[in-house]
Amino acid sequence: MDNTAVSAMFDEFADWLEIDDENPFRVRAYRRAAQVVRDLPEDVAQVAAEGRLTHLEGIGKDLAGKIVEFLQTGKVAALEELRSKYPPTLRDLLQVPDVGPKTVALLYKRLNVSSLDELEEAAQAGKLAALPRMGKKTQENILRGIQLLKQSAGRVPLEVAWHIAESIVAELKPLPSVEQIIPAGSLRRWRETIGDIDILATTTGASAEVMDRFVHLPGVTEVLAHGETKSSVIVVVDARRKYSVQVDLRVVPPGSFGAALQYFTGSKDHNITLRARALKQGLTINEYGVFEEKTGKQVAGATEEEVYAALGLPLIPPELRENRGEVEAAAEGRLPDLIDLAAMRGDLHAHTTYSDGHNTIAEMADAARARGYEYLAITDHSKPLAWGMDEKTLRKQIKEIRQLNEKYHGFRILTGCEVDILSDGRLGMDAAVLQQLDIVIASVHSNFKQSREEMTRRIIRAMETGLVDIIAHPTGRLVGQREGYDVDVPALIEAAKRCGVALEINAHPDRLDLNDLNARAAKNAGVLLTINTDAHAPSNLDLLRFGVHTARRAWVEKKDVLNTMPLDGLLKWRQQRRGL
DNA sequence: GCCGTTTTCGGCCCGACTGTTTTCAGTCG
Repeated sequence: MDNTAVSAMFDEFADWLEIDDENPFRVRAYRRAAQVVRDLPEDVAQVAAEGRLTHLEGIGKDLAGKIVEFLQTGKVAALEELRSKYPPTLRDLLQVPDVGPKTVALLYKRLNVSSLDELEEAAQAGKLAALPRMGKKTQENILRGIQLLKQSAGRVPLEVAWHIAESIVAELKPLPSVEQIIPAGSLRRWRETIGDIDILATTTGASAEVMDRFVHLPGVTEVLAHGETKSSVIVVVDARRKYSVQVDLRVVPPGSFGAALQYFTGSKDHNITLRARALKQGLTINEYGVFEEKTGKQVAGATEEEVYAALGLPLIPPELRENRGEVEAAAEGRLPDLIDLAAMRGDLHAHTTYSDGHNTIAEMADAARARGYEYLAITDHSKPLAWGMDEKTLRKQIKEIRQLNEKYHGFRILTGCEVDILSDGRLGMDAAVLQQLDIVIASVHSNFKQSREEMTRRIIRAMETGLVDIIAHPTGRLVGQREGYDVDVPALIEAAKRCGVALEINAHPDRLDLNDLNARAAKNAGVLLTINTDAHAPSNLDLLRFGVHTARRAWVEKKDVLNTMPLDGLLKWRQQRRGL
């Protein structure tokens, strides 16, 4: 809990230092500290209490002191001093693509721009183009960036929303009056961003206790409503960015729990289709139950299964409830047997200190074993990325992995590489060394502004080398932050099918790439998928669930996913794929 | 600001790309 807050404090510190034109290496020290604390597998307060802070990588005497100060007082004097130099909203400008700290400082000094709205105004008035080293194109890019931000404004990323919802449920569940409590809404459907969080509960007797507790939870900054059956609050969290989100808690009678859960899970369009179906059968549905239209007699309501069954349907998994054909499929008995987390046998995309990961191969492998995996592919970056490996380093890594594997039973580290796809579609690593690997992932990390044709050709060429098993994060998008590069996804899917290449659903909640719709198209085309975390630290392996639920939104079944295969099946697939 | 040591300060992943400029600053990964 404290880890997130401390990490956010350091990130904010780093932002202000950068805007203040501080020594970049000092800034990096703060960023690194933020990262280290964020990925810490134990409570930072515990580490502080035991005087072990300076044992952490990148935490020295000074930063340890700031952590202690923050834990004890909730503030850091040096940060307060920096904050006082600028308007608080100035920092928001950093969220705009192509706007970095130098530009923020320039905008503030020269135009007195200190908020997103003022930036948009200044850009529309053509004032940016007049600044040094700025021009019309930059001005247009900034305007587009602001539009993108506004589209995602008011919505929080899935991971942040789950974090909030789970901590609220954990606080309320132990109360003696609480019977059942579960998040509903788009969160339960695992949409990639969440507007507001709906939590549903049943109580034994009065609901006052749970409602009281709810409106006084830590993080609640505003109480919008405080009633017996419904309360609404605003919760503010500061992760890497600051988010505020509305959380509604509803209490319903046990006999209506299923109907309410169904109703508040949505989607709205799914519910409309369902209600239309009910009417044809002489039934009506609302949040209290399913009723006979003529007599008003309740025929279902306590469980969701009951509600769907009353309409002659099997339970439709929440992830499918987007009115994308799921009601018809359910009626015809052809709902997919969706993949789940338990079906996953390993992770095929992970980084170590050989490139930009934070941990050793052994540490990552141990984390994978602790999660019951059969295998973990180590896929560090290749040159020409600054932190990428060259052939010599990769050979060294292969050797280290082979040595490590000697001591494992029932688990294997797979050798691999996330090889960079160069602008022309060639790969950033020699074929000879790639052919030695268990798994070759290829992906784009540069020159994002190529034309659609160039980018599409670039990635297809990489597939056509025959050296690539998986295309990682195929569209390059970052949820709510960056549109993907312009690429013809259907053409990629066609090429993946032709070349026998698997496409990744990158499970990182910032990526979720392929997204649900693209992944469904890939599945329908018969392309094999793989769900990977792209982990840069052991704790990142737990992000897999976000990928699995995205796959479920894409109607994906176990058989569609490469890393549900046991190790020998996986290796056999790879051999066949490479024509060996 | 941290780290490692050649113990007291110098180095810290750095290259590609864009949009500006006419040689390069800023951003990104």
